[in-house]
Amino acid sequence: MRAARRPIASECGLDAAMEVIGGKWKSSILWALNERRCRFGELRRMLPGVTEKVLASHLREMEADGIVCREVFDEVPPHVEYSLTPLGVALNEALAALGAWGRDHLLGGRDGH
Amino acid sequence: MRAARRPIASECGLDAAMEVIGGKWKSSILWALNERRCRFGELRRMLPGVTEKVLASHLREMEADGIVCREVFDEVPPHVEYSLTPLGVALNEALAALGAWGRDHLLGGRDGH
DNA sequence: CCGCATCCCATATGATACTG
DNA sequence: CAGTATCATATGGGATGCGG
Repeated sequence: MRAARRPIASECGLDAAMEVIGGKWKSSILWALNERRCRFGELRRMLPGVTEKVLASHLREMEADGIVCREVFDEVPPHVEYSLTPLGVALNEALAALGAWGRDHLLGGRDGH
Repeated sequence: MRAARRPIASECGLDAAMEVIGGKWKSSILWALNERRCRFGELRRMLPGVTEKVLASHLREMEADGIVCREVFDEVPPHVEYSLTPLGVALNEALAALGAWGRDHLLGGRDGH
């Protein structure tokens, strides 16, 4: 069984996963949220180049996919925090192998994650 | 050091890997070639829905990325075979974790890889 | 058989401005 | 602070037809 989420078309687990992380900034968002929960503005500053529209759009999709949790604090000024769900944490662990491959074979010892 | 390939913009290993597998059919091509080398027409039949243009385009990119090997047999009629390089095999192994995540958490016990 | 060339469109992303 | 609205653009991908 799976968490509530938008429909997945693929029959292959890998394709299904690619649907979920298919978005220019999604893997970066996962990485940013992996260590600690963040507010919207923090995320924006951690991802140089992302626009508010795209960031909000990606976060909504990731929430629908059940990998990100959005918590609203009813205060003035507004306060929203994003964090990974257990599903998101598991996804990050699965992505670690891919990140290691890229670092070792593509960046070739350059700095970076 | 890394194999000859097109320039990678990312500084992060994960983003770099996402560049390489960023293409609608690339993970499927990897999967198809994982077991055995294939001819162009075979690949096309194994990936229902892909067009010749896109398949050829993806294969050229993957060749430039050093994950796919293209061998031309100078015969009539033409004969070309595609196979994974050691780099491609390693990539597939890294993708296995992602595929398992998708199968377990997205497909939820449905059939599929 | 393999694949390129051309045209076209849907979608993802970006820039900018505005709001509760 | 945390978005939404609107407009503009780039890119990927699909349809079709031709060529070595």
